[in-house]
Amino acid sequence: MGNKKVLVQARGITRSKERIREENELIILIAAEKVFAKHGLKGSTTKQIADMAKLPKSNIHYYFHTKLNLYRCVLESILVDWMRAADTFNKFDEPREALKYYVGAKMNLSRTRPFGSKEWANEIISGAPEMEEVLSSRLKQWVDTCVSSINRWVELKKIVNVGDAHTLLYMIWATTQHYADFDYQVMILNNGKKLTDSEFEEKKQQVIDLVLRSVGLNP
Amino acid sequence: MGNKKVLVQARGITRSKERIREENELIILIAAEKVFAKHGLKGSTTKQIADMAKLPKSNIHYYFHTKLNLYRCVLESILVDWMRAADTFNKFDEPREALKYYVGAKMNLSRTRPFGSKEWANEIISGAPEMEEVLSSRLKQWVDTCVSSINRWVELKKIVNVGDAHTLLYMIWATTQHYADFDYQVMILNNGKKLTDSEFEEKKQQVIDLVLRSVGLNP
DNA sequence: ATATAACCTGACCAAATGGTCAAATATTTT
DNA sequence: AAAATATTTGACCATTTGGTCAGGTTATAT
Repeated sequence: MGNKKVLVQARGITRSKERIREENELIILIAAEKVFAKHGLKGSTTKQIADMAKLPKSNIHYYFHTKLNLYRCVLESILVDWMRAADTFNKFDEPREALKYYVGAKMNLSRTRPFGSKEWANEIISGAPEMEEVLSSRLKQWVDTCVSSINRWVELKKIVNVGDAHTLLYMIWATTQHYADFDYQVMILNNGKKLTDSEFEEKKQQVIDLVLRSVGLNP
Repeated sequence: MGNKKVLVQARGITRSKERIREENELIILIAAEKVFAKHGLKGSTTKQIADMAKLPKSNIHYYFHTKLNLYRCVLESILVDWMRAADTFNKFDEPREALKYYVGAKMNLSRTRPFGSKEWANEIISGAPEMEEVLSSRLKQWVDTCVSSINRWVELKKIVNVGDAHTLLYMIWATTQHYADFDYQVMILNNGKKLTDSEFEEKKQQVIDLVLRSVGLNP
């Protein structure tokens, strides 16, 4: 027991191998997300990422081997968050609730993880060379169920006929992600000041209201 | 007069210096717009642009000197189109007409000049390093007048109170530009097929209707 | 304690990059 | 026709790039 305590104390000073890997991988992923968000895959350099992570360049290669692999890992980690937000859409039967919580969740993601949204935007803009599979399988599938829900709401006269349900989904995606991807433009048009938390909460509610009214629901 | 005719015929075979410059600058601008749209400023290479334009790399530098200067020229040429579309917003007193034609004009731009929209998106996502001036002067000014119009409509009870008028503008921008910037994703979710002209016209009308309803107007 | 395995990193490399330049060609002016 | 001006482009260059690797350090298993 005495020995164990000494060991535990030692762990406080020297990090275990497992923790070292965990911590460094996270540091690198966070740094990479910022750099890739700003310059895309081709425009980002491993040196930039290394500097951002405050690690030598070789260290980045040690943990992630290639730039492309690191890029994919970051995209994958973003997808996890996005899918969680996507789940909220199908948790409610009533369109008012579903739309309200989904739009809210997407707005929150834009606020908490803007770099992820930007990297994703970059990837799609450049033709989704790395995410094509994910888009045409996982995303397609999720979208299909959403479209079904929306069409059912239309049939039940719960919302107005929006024509193609995709159009509504795209509006929600585009509008919510705008606050991440174009945050710099939003800032400039907010007199050069970043949106405060309460300003953002106001915007979130306004976006929810716009979306609800757009399908004929009274907020 | 006989001499002149000979000259004119000669021009048919050999191009005048003026035309040569005009034509080559245009060829390069079009090629650059595509490449920059896909990879951003840093991620694009002058060789890629040269290959796309089917000209030697030195020729690109002969006409535009540096990559950065070429990038700025493309952005500037996009801005001309955008400002023209923006004008439609203030041409109508009635919100129904103003919104309908503005949204329509923006949708058309997304269809006819998707690369321009993408390059602009890239520029904003990466922090607008080259377009900061334009944003905080020309764009800010235009937005301010739009916001006034919208607020007046609210006061006159012509549309519902949307809170901050910027929120509505952002929704319009984001939704319409989505069809340019994210066209690849739209294609994948359209069963891998590009939207046909008539499909696009349907989407355009649906977007217009969504926007009108979002401010309480019956399409 | 010592062997083994994982972590770390400066030095290095081939390829790609933005850009220059001189020499060749084509057009315009005189 | 010849001088002046503009266009064209292959060869070239310094710098940056993604990536490797040997040899060192640190933690862990025996």
